Amino acid sequence: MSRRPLQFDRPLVSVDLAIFTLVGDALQLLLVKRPSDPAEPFPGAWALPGGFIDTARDASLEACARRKLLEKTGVSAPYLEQVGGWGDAKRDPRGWSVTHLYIALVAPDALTGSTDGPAAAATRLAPVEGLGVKPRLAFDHARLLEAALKRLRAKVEYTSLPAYLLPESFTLPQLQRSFEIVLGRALDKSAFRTRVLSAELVEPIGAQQPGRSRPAELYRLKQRHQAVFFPRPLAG
Amino acid sequence: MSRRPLQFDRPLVSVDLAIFTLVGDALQLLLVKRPSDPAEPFPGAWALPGGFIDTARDASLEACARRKLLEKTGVSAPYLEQVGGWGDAKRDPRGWSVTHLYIALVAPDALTGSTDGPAAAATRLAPVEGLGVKPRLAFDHARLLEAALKRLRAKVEYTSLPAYLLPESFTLPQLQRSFEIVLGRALDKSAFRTRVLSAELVEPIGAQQPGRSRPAELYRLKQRHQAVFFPRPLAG
DNA sequence: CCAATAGTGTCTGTTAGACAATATACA
DNA sequence: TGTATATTGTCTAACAGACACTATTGG
Repeated sequence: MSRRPLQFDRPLVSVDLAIFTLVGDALQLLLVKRPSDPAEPFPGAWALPGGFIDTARDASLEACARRKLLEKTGVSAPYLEQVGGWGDAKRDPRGWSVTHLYIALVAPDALTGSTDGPAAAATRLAPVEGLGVKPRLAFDHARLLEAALKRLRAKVEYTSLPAYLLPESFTLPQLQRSFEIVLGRALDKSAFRTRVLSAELVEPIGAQQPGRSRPAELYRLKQRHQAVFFPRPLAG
Repeated sequence: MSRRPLQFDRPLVSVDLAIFTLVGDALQLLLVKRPSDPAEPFPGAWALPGGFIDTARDASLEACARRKLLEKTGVSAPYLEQVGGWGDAKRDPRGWSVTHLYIALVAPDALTGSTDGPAAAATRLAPVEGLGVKPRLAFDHARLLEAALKRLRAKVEYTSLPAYLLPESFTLPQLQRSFEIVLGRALDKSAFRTRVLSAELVEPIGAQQPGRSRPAELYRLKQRHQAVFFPRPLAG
């Protein structure tokens, strides 16, 4: 009955990241290739970036997530949110394990780290299709990704999250497109603009983006570090 | 660089529960007293019920939460939701630890286990006041409770969660009262009824609850095991 | 009848959605 | 001028909130 806590077997503890960005009019997920060493689980398979907590280096779960994000992308302060913890006896062949899933939203122009860095060869972007990606993922990462996408899509209905997928300055049509890509459905132009502008989510920077037609006003987020919650969700 | 994962120090892993119910027109939180053994951290202090994962007995984090819920309350299938994971080097004096916080909503008439059971002396209900409770809580449980309350109050704006704080059959005024208690503010009678009835959240059981005035219709939840999401939140 | 609470009806304000109309660039 | 896209305006529907009104019990 009164086994002492410290005598319990300790599970493995890790952090995994679902890092999203927007490239080529599609939502993209950053994947890393697992080492090909056959002694490792899922050798050579694609997986969410992540890894075990290093109790000597990581002050907290979130610090661990930020460290891994920086290692993989070179990005230090994008949108980062914990989705939750998943733990059971079977998800890692090495034993009872718990992982903590974080969503990170980064601008495509900030992703230089993953393409230029030394680990570039072991990294790729995969377009999101439905509730997953094409390549089969290691461990239970397909399940984690599904949870991340559900959380992301749910919050897009009533927050400004897709703004974090864009560069620092952007046009309202670009912002609308980012919402539409995440949601997977078209939005009404007029309603979208009213919603965004009346929420005071953005402010004009006084410049325009030229194109092959009428140029669009450029805006930036008023508060780069806090998501905006809209008074009403988008639709039923 | 290539330390093998299994060589990392493993954090302690636990589950904690914020078990809420409704007694005396107030939202109540179930607390347990920590053992008085001075070798234990926070001896004799009040804390959220919970404890370490038992990798031999618990198939998963949620199974662990359900087991602890059953042990403390005798309730087996109420509303249970994970809020998230908290882990850092300092939150437990015994070392780097991660806990996983679950919210449980139970009906007051189902809480026989905690008052009659053998562990009754080490258990109490404390009314929620603001974002916490009166007694000082052990560990970082005040912070966890605050997160649980924020999550609960946020979801009450657009879901049917407070219905799980009531017995199986209830009147609409009782349901409205449960929403008001969780939210901490009054709601309009007419708007509330329209909202609940048009969401097809409840169905009449064909009986009435007599009182000292006009009797109220009794209802029950249509789906006891799935929360309803309303098309719009309550207010800005 | 009166008190108390349950339940309904009416009106207003807000905002999303549909869609038409106008504005401004470049070729 | 023509085409493409940005931006604005008008109308409607849905629903929350305020609040007045009616209904039904017990005393």
